[in-house]
Amino acid sequence: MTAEKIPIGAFSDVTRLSKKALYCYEKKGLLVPVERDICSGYRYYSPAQIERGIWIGSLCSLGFTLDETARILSEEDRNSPLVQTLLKNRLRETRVEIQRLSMVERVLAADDPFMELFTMELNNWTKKEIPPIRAMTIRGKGPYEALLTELIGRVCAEMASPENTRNDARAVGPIGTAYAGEDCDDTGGTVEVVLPVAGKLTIADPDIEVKTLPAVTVISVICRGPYRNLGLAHKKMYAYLEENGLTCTGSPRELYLNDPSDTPEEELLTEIQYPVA
Amino acid sequence: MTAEKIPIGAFSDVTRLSKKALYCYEKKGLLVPVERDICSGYRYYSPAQIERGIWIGSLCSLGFTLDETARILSEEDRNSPLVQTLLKNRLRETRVEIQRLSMVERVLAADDPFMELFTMELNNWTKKEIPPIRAMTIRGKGPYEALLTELIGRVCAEMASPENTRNDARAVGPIGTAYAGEDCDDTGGTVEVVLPVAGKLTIADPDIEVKTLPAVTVISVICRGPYRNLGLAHKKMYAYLEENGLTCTGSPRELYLNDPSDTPEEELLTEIQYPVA
DNA sequence: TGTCAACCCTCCCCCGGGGCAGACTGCAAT
DNA sequence: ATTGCAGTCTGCCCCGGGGGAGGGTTGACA
Repeated sequence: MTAEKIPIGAFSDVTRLSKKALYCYEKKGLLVPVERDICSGYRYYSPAQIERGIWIGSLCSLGFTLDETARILSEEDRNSPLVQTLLKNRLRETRVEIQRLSMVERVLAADDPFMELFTMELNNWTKKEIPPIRAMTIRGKGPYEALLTELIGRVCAEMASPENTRNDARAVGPIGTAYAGEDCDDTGGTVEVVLPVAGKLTIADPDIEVKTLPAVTVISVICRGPYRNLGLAHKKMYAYLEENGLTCTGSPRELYLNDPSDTPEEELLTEIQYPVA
Repeated sequence: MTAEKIPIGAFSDVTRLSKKALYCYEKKGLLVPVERDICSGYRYYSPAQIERGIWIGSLCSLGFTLDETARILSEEDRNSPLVQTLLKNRLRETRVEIQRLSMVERVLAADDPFMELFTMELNNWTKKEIPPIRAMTIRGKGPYEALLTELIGRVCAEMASPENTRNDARAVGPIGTAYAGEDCDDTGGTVEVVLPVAGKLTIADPDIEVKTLPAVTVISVICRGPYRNLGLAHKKMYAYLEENGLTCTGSPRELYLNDPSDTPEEELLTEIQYPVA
């Protein structure tokens, strides 16, 4: 025997849902008070709604959207495939988010967070000898983001052609770009996309060329984090070269060490290489 | 060398900030394009703004609000006390969030996430201020189950009397019990059944008393499941109070949020409250 | 029966953008 | 010069509520 007409404040206390949240759930039809006083506009909930309210709160605290919450609650079988799928997705997303926040924590906890933020792993400067590399290359010019997407797409498509697959041609290194033009600025320019390959290649796309890149010595550094940070890494690289009296003797390169389509942004790895004498 | 007038799309590409974000930053004065074509309304950014853009993006990715980001950027000394404080707070908040998400992950990864959800609900402790409550109360002593059934029955009967119905007296909250006696153990003791009421009451049963319970501060938690499991919840509550150096300053209470006569046992909801200083 | 505090209502702005619609502009090729 | 397309503009609604203003209701107590 409990009160059968529960005003919003009491309902809010017992369910731990704020009034604002309750208004919101009502608007979305997720939890509509059983009664509404026509003249005063007061909302009244029933004791039976407490349970639903608590369910909603719990599901939301797991990070489900209100829409997902509604769908879960409308499903009576809690083991239905729909629910299973939602749970699995939520778990995946949660793990990704934890990953991301862990990176954030690492940066914030560093001695110099800002340094850490931009350079990430920038302290491991290395001088490397790069051997000659046989690679599929294609040049293009334009704003970087769209251009690289396109060129990389074309190279990958070529690589995956039936003919090349049959001939056991394969990529033997990370895909990368060389900023080949004098016209390169911060926004775009002439670039060359490079994919190291091995095996017998057949090329259909007339713009793609297979050639052997000469050996070079580079200063290399690995950046971890979103691609949008690379601009700053390049600036740091310039500064570093100047400080150390080095001259850039060729096209700077970037190698994309993991796949942006299946890696959380914070974990993207890019190797930046500057040829030096 | 570099374009001095960068339209928003190109600027967006290079800084990896979306146009929408750029509009937003402009509105808040965080990153205002150096030039605006009066007649077309087109925005043009300068190359020098790229770095600021990247800073903004980076700080935001650490979870700073735009307001905080603005304050950090306006501070020229990156080690100023203000900045240090913001960093420290961000680190603390990030850790808390990671903690929370780890709990969420644990629940989602469990064999039966929903079951886990409600046992974890036990960790959803809340400190609440309970205002004074006018209530019908009755005391008794004995083994819990039989005793509570009897006392609750008597209180409900009184509430439902013709006299009280006519006078518009009514329950205004869930019925509950307070474990009032020093003699309470796992099986029985002195308890008081409490039903919050409003309106003009007439009491026939001589054992029933209407009084106003004093305001208290309680630690509260909601449990789901059969009443026989509540003992365990109380034990957890004790443990929690001890861990947190709190002392129970009154009678523990249970509020029965839904009706056992029409709710499956597994879905019964009980709020447990422990008064603290 | 009145009074007054506590409660409740609606409306509006805020976060930090995403997504879309409808209209305009700029540049390049014809 | 025209056309076409890509780029840009503004404005509106969405997420999931928090905060607060300004005004009506309830109900306990005197």
